[in-house]
Amino acid sequence: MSEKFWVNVEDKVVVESVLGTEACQFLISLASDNVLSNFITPARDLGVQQGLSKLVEGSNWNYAIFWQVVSSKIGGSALIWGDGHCRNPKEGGAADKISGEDSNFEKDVVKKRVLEKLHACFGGSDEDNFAKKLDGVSDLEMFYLTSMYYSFQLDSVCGPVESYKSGKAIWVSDASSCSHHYQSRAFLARVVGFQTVVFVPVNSGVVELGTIKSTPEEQSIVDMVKFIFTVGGSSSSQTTKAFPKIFGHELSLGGSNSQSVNINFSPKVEDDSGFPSESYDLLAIGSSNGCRSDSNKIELFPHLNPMIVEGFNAQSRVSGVELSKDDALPQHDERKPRKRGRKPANGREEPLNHVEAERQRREKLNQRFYALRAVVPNISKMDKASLLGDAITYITDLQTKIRVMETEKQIANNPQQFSVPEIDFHSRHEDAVVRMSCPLDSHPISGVIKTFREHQILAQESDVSTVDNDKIVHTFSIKTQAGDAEQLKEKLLAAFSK
Amino acid sequence: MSEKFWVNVEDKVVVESVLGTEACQFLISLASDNVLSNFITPARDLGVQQGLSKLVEGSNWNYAIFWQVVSSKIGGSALIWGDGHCRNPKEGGAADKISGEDSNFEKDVVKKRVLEKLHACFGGSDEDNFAKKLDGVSDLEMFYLTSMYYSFQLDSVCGPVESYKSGKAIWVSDASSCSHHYQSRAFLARVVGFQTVVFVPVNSGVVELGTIKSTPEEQSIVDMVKFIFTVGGSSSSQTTKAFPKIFGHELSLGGSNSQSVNINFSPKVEDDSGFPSESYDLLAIGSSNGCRSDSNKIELFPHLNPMIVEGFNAQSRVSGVELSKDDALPQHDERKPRKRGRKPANGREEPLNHVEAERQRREKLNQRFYALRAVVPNISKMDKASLLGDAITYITDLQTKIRVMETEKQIANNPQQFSVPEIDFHSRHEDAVVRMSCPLDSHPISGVIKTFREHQILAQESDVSTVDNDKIVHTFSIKTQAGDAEQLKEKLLAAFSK
DNA sequence: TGATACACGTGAGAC
DNA sequence: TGTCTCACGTGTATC
Repeated sequence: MSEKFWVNVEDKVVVESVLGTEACQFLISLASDNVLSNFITPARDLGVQQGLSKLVEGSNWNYAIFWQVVSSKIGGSALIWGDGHCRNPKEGGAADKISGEDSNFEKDVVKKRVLEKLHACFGGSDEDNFAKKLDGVSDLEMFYLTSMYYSFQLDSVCGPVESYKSGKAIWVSDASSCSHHYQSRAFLARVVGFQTVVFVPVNSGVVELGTIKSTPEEQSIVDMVKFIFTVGGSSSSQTTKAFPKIFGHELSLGGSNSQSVNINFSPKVEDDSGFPSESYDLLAIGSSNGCRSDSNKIELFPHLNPMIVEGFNAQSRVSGVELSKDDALPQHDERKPRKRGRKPANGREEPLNHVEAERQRREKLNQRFYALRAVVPNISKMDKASLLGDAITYITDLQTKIRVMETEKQIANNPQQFSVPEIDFHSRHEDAVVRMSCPLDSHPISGVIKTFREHQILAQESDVSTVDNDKIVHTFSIKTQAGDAEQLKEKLLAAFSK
Repeated sequence: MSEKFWVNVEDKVVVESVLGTEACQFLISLASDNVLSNFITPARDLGVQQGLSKLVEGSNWNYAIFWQVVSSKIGGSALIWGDGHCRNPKEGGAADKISGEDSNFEKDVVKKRVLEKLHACFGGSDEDNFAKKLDGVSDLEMFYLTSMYYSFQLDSVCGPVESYKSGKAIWVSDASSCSHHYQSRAFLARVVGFQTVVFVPVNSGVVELGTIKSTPEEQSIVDMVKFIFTVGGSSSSQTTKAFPKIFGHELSLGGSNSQSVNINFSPKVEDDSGFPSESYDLLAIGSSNGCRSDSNKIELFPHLNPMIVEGFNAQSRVSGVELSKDDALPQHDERKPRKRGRKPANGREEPLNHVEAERQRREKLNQRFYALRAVVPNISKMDKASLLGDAITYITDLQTKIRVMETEKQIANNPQQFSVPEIDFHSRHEDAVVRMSCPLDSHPISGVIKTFREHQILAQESDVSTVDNDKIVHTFSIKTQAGDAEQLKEKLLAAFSK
């Protein structure tokens, strides 16, 4: 079926030059097997966009991808693109290395053609062809956008699967090892120049982070990811609506499409192997499915997986998730050490349920503590009380900082509110002379001119000069009709008194 | 001894017109009894300034005062001025009502004279007479500064004492009740127009908050105060030094004066009445003793209590505190409810120590939780796990907010770095014509003119006009000597390329 | 050896 | 009713 991919040999060469040979082969096999149609893809909006964006924005990470585990109708499970967030390095020294050298119009055109091809091959329609909307495609974007079309069988070998099956985070921070973990995406990854890639297993999938900066392992980042995707980074300001419940557990609706439903189902575990206390909720903390953010604030909604199986209902989803959990989740094989505390002392097993529930509650609380440690810098001591104390002072510090900055901003934005300009107004027979005077640093030159424009005033002369060391005088004359002059004066005064 | 206070009748009338009759009498009796010399005043810097400022700055509170409990050498205890923080309402609608009407120079002079008088009466030297440093005295400042000279015997009746003895916070949010609780300070309080006053009992004293805004009771504020003054709002970034220990408990040194020592002593309580788990540490989180903050950033160090007993040592302090705790601290008389959990079941009393320690640990943790609730807005649910989750998302939200604002600020500060102006430069025989053009919003008008001044350039003509809707063109001609023209052009370009 | 911190099982209130 | 949360006493690891 490779005929679908290119119509001639030149095409093949072009595509391979962009994606690399390995990636081409991999994607072709995926496309021709029509792999995606075999998966029960749960929902288009997983509500993780905000979490991903939180991870990427303001950090050194260039992108974050949530690989979602789905169960195949023909048996087995796989990780497919769930959602992602990508940030173009514009500020900072972290420039896109290769594309910085030879990014030219021609190359962009090629890249866009390849993306369009991929889009078509995986069944995308023409309307949602995001490639056309792009003006230029950086190498990072190229890597990110092609990643959307990948999926990894759980019996294959690659970074995300490895991490998911072992239940352990993988942190690779040198370029060569990165290549190995990117597997078939290695070519593009090398082009971008990723130095660090991280896979973090979370409920229902794996989160992948990548950056072109070499970043040593940080447990706090892993904890942060786990918190956002496992414990639920929400329940805060934005989403306070009560979730409907099913089986006594929370049920989060996916985005605006009320038909696509995520069940948060916490299966009973009889033995305490694995993570008995992890709640499997993935709270809805955002909307949109795939996002590219850069300085131009372009957002993409590629609407991937266009041929997913429709018409599933909540029940089938539950069993689907349970299936995938059951057949492919030896997450954390080794028993948790349970270092302290009373020995089990299980004389009877009558109240085992209560014990288990309490265990889960404690574990949940501890997860929160770990997550809190991850976001609070300068933890003085490692015990819980100190942590809380540090968190509190940190919060109040942040609050004051924000307050200070906000007042600063207000002052900066409305300098005239602290120094209303003096306005002399002399009406003459056919025109008027206006003389505005105010401190140098806060002269609202743009404000003056915008006010002109708003009232369709044509300034004939417009002279600025300084007097008294720190005052600026702006003199201009305008054409007026009778009566307009006074009106304008009032308008100007009003405009600059805010 | 009222002769000391005024030399003639007119003086008395003047002082009474400022302070009110009642306050005058009260202060005179204090001054003449030389009350302060009877107290064992522990340290000049209590290290609570930062805590007080944290409470006041960025809130609606106009001031915060820490009334410190001290034991008298002649028996009994009293609350005396420990430290305070006062914020002048400049922004916001909360203007100083009365002084807004008739604040004039003459009145300020009178106020300052009264303050000087008070200062002298209570033994202040001339050098540390802060009144002279003030340019004007608002009514709020008048109230605040005179409060410094107050002290309240624990057998008297007034807001701070009431709160301290009962161990309960007092929250009064209407003007008339406020007056009652201010007692002898009521006159000045009315002048300022306080609508709300709060007394929060903390270890070793009472914190008083006041505001001219009517503020309904908020437990979170009380919790916050208790956290800062009881649990210790520090242990964060700024103070990470290890405290020396005494009796296995933390010992916080007071400020820079290593002679003045605060002992954090957690007395053993045999029954669990009261607050058995409160640790009596008052961590050092600041320095300075009394602070007035306003837009002019004047800070006062009045060095009150100039005749305190010197030469006390750590031991005497401990006993002093214990004494005051013992004879006047039925703090929280009613037994703590202990609603849930296993019943005591005290068969033996051998491991009672361990049990007690664990109790204290739990209580400390809970105090932190309460305090955390106080600083995190929008708590979704009241349970601990949700609280932690909310706190985490709140922190990350604040962090991103700060990040965003910081980048915004950078952009705002250097607009030219994003739009280097075009500069046309035409050198003529005796002068030069410069034409600068750049986007309207970022026109560095002040920058241009400052550059002129820096290089002693006299602009002969200076005309601004707009073209193309969003560009501003600034044309000016300058006198030049030979060779200067090119140099100026370079200077201008350099200045605006940052 | 004591002080400290944590986890565990458990009883019980709350919804 | 069950489910959830909490506090308590306790065992134990760490320093």
